[in-house]
Amino acid sequence: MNCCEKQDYTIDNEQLARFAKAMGHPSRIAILSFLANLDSCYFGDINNELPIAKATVSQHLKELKESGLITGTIEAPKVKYCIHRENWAKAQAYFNTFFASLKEKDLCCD
Amino acid sequence: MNCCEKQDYTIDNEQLARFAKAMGHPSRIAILSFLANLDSCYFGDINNELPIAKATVSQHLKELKESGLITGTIEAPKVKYCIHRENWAKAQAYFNTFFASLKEKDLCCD
DNA sequence: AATATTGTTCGTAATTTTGCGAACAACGAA
DNA sequence: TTCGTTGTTCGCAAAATTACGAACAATATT
Repeated sequence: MNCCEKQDYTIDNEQLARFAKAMGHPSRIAILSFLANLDSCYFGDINNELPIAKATVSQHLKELKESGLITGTIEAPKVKYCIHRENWAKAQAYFNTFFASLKEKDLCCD
Repeated sequence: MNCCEKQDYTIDNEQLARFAKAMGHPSRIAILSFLANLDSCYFGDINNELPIAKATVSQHLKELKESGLITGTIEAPKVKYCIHRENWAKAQAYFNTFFASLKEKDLCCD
């Protein structure tokens, strides 16, 4: 599926939970913000931005990669991390659809 | 702040991470979907919907309450759970703002 | 008052997450 | 080839998460 095809954004609850879980830590939100703002994309700069050990940063990056929200590429001797734009859009649509599904009127709770 | 006032949705990364963390489990997504769709709002019905022990359901509901996404009210002998609409909207705005913050052009990654 | 219904809390176990330093690997530069 | 730079992986420890059954509490009903 290329970026121009119409996409089916039927929510997959498991996938939504995986995206959410990946975002469920302040350091990982900070990393994603950093990358989304294009401040830089190299490990070293990400590492400098965070008050934690580089082994831990590397671990968080690995989790974000596995969630699909970012990619990692070797550009020797550095490693370049980028937002995975297609999955980013997918996550955005998932969350948006999820939140928008709240019904207006509620006999039970209103 | 009532529901009609303009709200400041400056993203608080810690809060965004807390919302995300609360959503980071399939059972909790299922619970939120169930409540958002207003299928019912009582513990018993939520419990019936999920293939896990009631003690575990109760625990997940507690976490969702602590995240602010839902409320819990005793309606003896039942307990009624509802989406916390104000915080729900806040979470929706946080996620949306977060995803929308991705810059279009990227000298580093494109 | 005794009993049934509805959920929460407790105690426990297994697994996962988070974090760190040290060791290691890969590559470029001298 | 040797050295320095850049990140990853390993091994470990501490803490948090997930899950369950049993016990408990609160209220309604009989």
